[in-house]
Amino acid sequence: MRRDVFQAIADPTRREILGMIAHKSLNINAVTEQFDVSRAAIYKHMKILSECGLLEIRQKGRERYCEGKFERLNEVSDWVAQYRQFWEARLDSLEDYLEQLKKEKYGKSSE
Amino acid sequence: MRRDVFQAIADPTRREILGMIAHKSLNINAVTEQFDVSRAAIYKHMKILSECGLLEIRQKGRERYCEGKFERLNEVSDWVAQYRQFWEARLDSLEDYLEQLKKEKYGKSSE
DNA sequence: TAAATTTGAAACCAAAAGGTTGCATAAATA
DNA sequence: TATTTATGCAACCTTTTGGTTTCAAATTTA
Repeated sequence: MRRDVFQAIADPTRREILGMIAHKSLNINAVTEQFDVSRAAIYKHMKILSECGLLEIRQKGRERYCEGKFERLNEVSDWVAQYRQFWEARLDSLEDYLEQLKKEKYGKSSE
Repeated sequence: MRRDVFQAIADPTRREILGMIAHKSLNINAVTEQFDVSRAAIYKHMKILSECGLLEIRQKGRERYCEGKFERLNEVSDWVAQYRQFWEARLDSLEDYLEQLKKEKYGKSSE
């Protein structure tokens, strides 16, 4: 079966899951609570994500805490980047965005 | 049927098609020649891409030339960007990359 | 220890995805 | 005009996807 990052993030439920665990590790039941589908369905989604390296699992007793591993998204990022020049005329605005990112990362001064 | 950019770029054949038409418009037969599958299969892929706004078609006599429209990739770009801070520690290298992009765009001086 | 909780995974199902062949139509050409 | 070329699309098929129910195993907890 095909198992790559592009396919992994194609599913909206899986993108939501990644959003949920970005800031906080959650076990499978905790993730399941946020959706209308069964635990087994969520389990399968998370298995796909973990097989793609987009999440990692830490066993803790009978629970398994899942945390996002977003490094692999650089494959997507790189792929998109090669086309950026075709649509993003204003590279300066990207620079602005980058500045903003750095501010966020290295301490927000005024908020 | 679900029809969004994430799903559109999930298929490797469609990503290849986008790569082919990025620099040069091609008609459907010309695209088909590059693959092992039938014209009908390629036609379906291109239909999906056009329904997602990732390519546009210019009729020219009996031929239809397809050109890439990459603006819609910013949806993917934005989605990935929100996680960049989780994996990209070296924002400076992104700045370098940006510089390189600008050089490419505004004229390469020495090559 | 007995019961409850958390999970993994098998078996199964319906729908979607990706492919095919075949045919119709419109445009270009011999 | 008859033929070739380029395409749209229907009908059909197989595999994959995303979901379900069910059961077993391991860990807590009463």
